[in-house]
Amino acid sequence: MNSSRPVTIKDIARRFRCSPSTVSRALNDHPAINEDTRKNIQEYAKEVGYQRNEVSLSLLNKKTATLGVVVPTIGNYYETAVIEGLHTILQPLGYTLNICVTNENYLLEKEYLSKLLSNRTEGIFLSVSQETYDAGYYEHLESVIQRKTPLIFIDREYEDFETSRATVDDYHGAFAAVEHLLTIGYKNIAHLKGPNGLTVSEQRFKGYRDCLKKYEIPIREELIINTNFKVESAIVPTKRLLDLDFPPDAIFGVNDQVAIGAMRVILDRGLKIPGDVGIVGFDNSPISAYTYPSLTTVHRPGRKIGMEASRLFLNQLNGSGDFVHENIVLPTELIIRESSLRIS
Amino acid sequence: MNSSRPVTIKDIARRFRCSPSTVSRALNDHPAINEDTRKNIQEYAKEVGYQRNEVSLSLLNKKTATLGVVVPTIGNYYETAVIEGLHTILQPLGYTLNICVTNENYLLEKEYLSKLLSNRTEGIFLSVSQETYDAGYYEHLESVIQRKTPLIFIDREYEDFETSRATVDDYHGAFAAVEHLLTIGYKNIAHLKGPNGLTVSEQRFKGYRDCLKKYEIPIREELIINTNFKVESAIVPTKRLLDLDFPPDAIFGVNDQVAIGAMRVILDRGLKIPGDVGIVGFDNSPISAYTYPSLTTVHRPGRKIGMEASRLFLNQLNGSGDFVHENIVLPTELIIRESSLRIS
DNA sequence: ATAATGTATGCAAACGTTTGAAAAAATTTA
DNA sequence: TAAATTTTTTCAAACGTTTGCATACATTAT
Repeated sequence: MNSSRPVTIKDIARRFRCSPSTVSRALNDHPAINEDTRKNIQEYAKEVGYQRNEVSLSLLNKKTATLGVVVPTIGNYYETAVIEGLHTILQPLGYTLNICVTNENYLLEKEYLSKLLSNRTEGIFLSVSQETYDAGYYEHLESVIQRKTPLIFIDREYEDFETSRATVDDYHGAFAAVEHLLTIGYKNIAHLKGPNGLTVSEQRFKGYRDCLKKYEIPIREELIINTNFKVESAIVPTKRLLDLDFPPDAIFGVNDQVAIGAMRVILDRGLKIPGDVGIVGFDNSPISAYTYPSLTTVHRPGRKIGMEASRLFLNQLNGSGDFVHENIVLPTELIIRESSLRIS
Repeated sequence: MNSSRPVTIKDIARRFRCSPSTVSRALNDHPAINEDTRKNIQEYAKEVGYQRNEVSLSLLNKKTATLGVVVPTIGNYYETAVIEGLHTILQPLGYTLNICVTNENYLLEKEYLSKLLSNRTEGIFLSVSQETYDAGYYEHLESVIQRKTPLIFIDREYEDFETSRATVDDYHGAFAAVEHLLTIGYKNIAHLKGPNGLTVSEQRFKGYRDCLKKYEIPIREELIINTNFKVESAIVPTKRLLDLDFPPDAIFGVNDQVAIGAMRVILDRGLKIPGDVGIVGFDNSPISAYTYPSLTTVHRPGRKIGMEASRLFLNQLNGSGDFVHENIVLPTELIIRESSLRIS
């Protein structure tokens, strides 16, 4: 053992031959404490580096001022932005964010939730893992509900689960992206889709599909290929698209990463962007403005999602009696850049 | 108030008209408990969703199984990789990582450290914020030292501070990058530098400078311009470089972001990469392999850093008596891609 | 001098759990 | 049937802090 026991209130009390109550009051500037006593105790406390044991306080007050943020990944710009948004609102209110990364793994998600509850976290922001979603697991959420711990879904959600949600309007974002490509003259639009089952993937896919429908363009199944959101995962699918007898003249990527991967393959084939193939991504990640060519994309307000989710949490906290379930859907914004600007 | 009080051991004890001790032992499969009693209690506990209050246990055992990870940002690939590495080692050992993002802000860093100590965190991984570093603050670390909480520096460090560190050999990475450019035939190499004062910036700069010295190339001050690591911050500096009477024929960026920003400006001017200007970045972020042209870069083993830092922490924990201070420096690797391959 | 006030401090309980030691209950042995 | 043994349960303290209430002491008013 190498860690010296932290100084406690009792230690200080012994030193001054007074009771712990007095020390506690002195440290908290209680008015009923003699000015000299207060000063002496405070000085001594500082000198020996006393630090209040918040664990004991948490136990006493049943308040931990800690919130869990459970997300599948933190590698991408979007998640980071969400966390920043949460932080912006909640940090000033004294909350500590406990960020848990599930790596798209159900078991880890379950374990984190259980741990957060055991640690008496006062609220949980959850973006469910892909595995959880795929398998339709929800039992691990029951205990959160049972304990009436505020639970806010961010981004990914269960369609039929009774909680508050803050999500982005992926559907209309995708719709607008595809519509943009169509109105500018692209006719054969492929979609590099996200993993099946995830709300984000499916909503964007639906936006793509419905937009084509609206413009009475038949959907060619061979133009829709899955990816896993990562840049590498776009390479083979894009090659397959270009090798088709009737290759697409535009590609809508489920996110910027995938779009950037696609661009790379297209340029390698000697094709021009946007001349031969138009590209649109999704996210408006910082890099998208500086790729070559710069990437047309759909802005996804991560920071705002974080801030709205915070608001939902605070509403639940202050809500009288039963929870008020709100469902916030933030709009997206099409950012038009070079990759979709056909020189006509 | 809307949160129903969680079920406690006392509640269960009341229900079974037995003492809390019995319940506690029953739940923990203590051998001295009657088989039936154990079964009944465990069943009931499950039924009512009992969850052990870890806060009280933390207080009792003076163990929280929580570690703080204090980093300036989490937006970039590197930090994410480090966290993943920490996670890989420490999660299986039962530790929870409390990730704190300082946004390069000293006050926030200070507050986080104080909070972590108050919450009796058992160890802290710290990458100091830029502000902290610039101003040379260190008082906020004193209390960590005083409390003998294991403190591991990751990445950024104080030169003269007595703790364990896991860092990347930025110096030789930069040196190798510049040497590569020189041996391939580039003569006028500019450097888009990181913010002053940060170890990362300065080490890479030193690598750049010393390599030029070795090859007896005079250092031109006008070829060294500061950025803030972000892609946007490379735009104006690169323009300035290209506008020089004797513009550089290669640019070494302090990281991939900056290099990508530079590439964009260069391509916009109608110059060829790597024909007219060679580019090397730093980090080997996933995107760097798929930019156009793909980016030569220096691999920075973030995951490994996280794993090594974990090891350092565990060593300190188990270390007898005084701390053992270790200083791990991991090597980098030059990844040669298109942006520096001059067609000769 | 005594009562009434004001000031400063201490006591004890509480938060939820574990655990060594003691006690009680049940069983076996003599 | 009593003693010895085994099994099962309870007691009490501990972790560090806060806080309502009681208490002690000093001061002022009557």
